[in-house]
Amino acid sequence: MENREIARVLWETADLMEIAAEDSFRIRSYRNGSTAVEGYPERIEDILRDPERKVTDIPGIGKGLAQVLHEIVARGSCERRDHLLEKFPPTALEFLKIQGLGPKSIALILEHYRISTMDELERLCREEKLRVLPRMGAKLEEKVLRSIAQYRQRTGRYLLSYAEGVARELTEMFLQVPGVESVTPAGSLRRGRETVGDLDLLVTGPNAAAVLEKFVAYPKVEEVLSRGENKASAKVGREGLQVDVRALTPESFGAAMQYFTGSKDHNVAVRTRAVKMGFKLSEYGLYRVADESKVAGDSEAGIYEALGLRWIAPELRENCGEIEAAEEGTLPELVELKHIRGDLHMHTTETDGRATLEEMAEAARARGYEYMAITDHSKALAMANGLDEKRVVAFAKQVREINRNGLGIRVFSGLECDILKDGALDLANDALAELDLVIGSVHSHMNLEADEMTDRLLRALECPHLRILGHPTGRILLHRDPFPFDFERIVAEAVRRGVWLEINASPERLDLNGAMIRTAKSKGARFTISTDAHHPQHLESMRYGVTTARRGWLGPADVTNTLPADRFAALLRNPS
DNA sequence: GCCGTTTTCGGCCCGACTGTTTTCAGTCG
Repeated sequence: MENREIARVLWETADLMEIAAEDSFRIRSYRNGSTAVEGYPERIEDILRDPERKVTDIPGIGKGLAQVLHEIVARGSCERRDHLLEKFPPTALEFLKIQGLGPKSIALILEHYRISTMDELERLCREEKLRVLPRMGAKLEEKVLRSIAQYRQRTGRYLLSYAEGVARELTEMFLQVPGVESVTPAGSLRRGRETVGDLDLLVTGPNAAAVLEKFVAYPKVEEVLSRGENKASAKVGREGLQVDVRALTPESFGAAMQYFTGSKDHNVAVRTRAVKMGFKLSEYGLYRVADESKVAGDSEAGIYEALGLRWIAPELRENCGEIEAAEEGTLPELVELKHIRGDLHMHTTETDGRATLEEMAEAARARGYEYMAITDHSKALAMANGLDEKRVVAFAKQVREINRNGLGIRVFSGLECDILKDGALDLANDALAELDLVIGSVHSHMNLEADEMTDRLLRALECPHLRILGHPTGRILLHRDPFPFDFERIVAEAVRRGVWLEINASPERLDLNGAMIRTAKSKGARFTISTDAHHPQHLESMRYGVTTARRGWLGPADVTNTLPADRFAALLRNPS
């Protein structure tokens, strides 16, 4: 059992405990335990099996949770969770994802109505039956209905990072089968879309078909949907991600990669082009119509080339001008992970991070970065113990000292400063002036009307110390929609004031998205790609940010944190 | 349920908003 699965069971148990109104501190321990497990560098299962090791050495895991962990690893659940699931339907956990409903309301609803599906919850709202319960009214019914609609839109999709994890696991397993040469994910995962509907894995090698057997027998396969000679489909894991595995011959590998990578719109445009040129393109290859001879098929580049096109990076394949650019030879040079020289958004134990400045610095140095910025929260985020003016000034001083002694990486003192409801920044200018870099972020009042939000952001941009607009739309993938505002106006103002737009690489955010990045670039915007890490492991997320930047057609020159440390520092001092 | 002790019990994070109230519980971050 993987750490992230164990962590999920713990987290769910905490959710259920909350609905059951159990002791809030015990609930917190379960949540702490969950994050500790998820972020732990070694497999918890291995530690549990090793008589020499103790899980209680992990901070946040004590005697009680150690017992729970044993249970979860042994049978996928624990007594407390089983017991709660007898009291509440599993959908109660789904209801928690509906905005406006918290544990108390859900418990109350379940107490009065026997409902177990989202449809039934929806009906209760439509029939105006929530408003008869204490502290519930028409507004709440409306809010819940809106949120259910959003919820429906996102179900059936999975975070890029989740799909990538499943793909990695299956790939490792398939590669152990003798006679398998390569396993490659195609589809929206390869295009780097922020969420993935299903996973396509393409397998080649003389014995590629043998993986199908291994696949359908995989313990995590919940349901086999189809199983043929060259293709098998199944729902994998409790989340039910559909995975299609295809065994291919080497002659058609390129054509299949091209076909299954998509997008649909891109493929339609490419095939139309092929037809006009007297070809036929399918997942088996590119054929001349006249004599049915095969022109290309073993490599993607060969297919594009035969069609008079440069090879197109998968991230661009959305039929948004990439085919024309490939024809004219004007495809952009895209930014790559290796270009990134620093991470400019991370938190420490000073606020809600899980590691110290020194530990984050060590992790950043180990990744080969030249520099980094520590950007803890400001005081408006009281729950995170955000920094006030006094702590900010002390922190800036501390960083200057650290850089004198040297940690093997240059540290910039920063702050993720809350943009308050009226657009003012949370801390006074003279404190912000002490810092090397200030990110301004919206963390509250996200339900303002577009006009009001635009004014709020415009006012924030007036602050002379603001350097970066953090996670500009506030979206949380599969959970919260972007807040509305006049994006182009904000971009224009950011450009005018030399404020960079953040591409937040956290897989739950990926904010800005590709399309907005491209719009902003066309207006002259500059960008940073940063992870918003709350743990050393989160620095790994940089690749998702880079992928998202590529989907926005960015090159290394568009991204300020590709600059060498000295030039970046100079730019901070004089950003225009 | 964890942790750290003034070591076996007491503390653990909190401010603001919202909607439904008529003084505040529940949600959110």
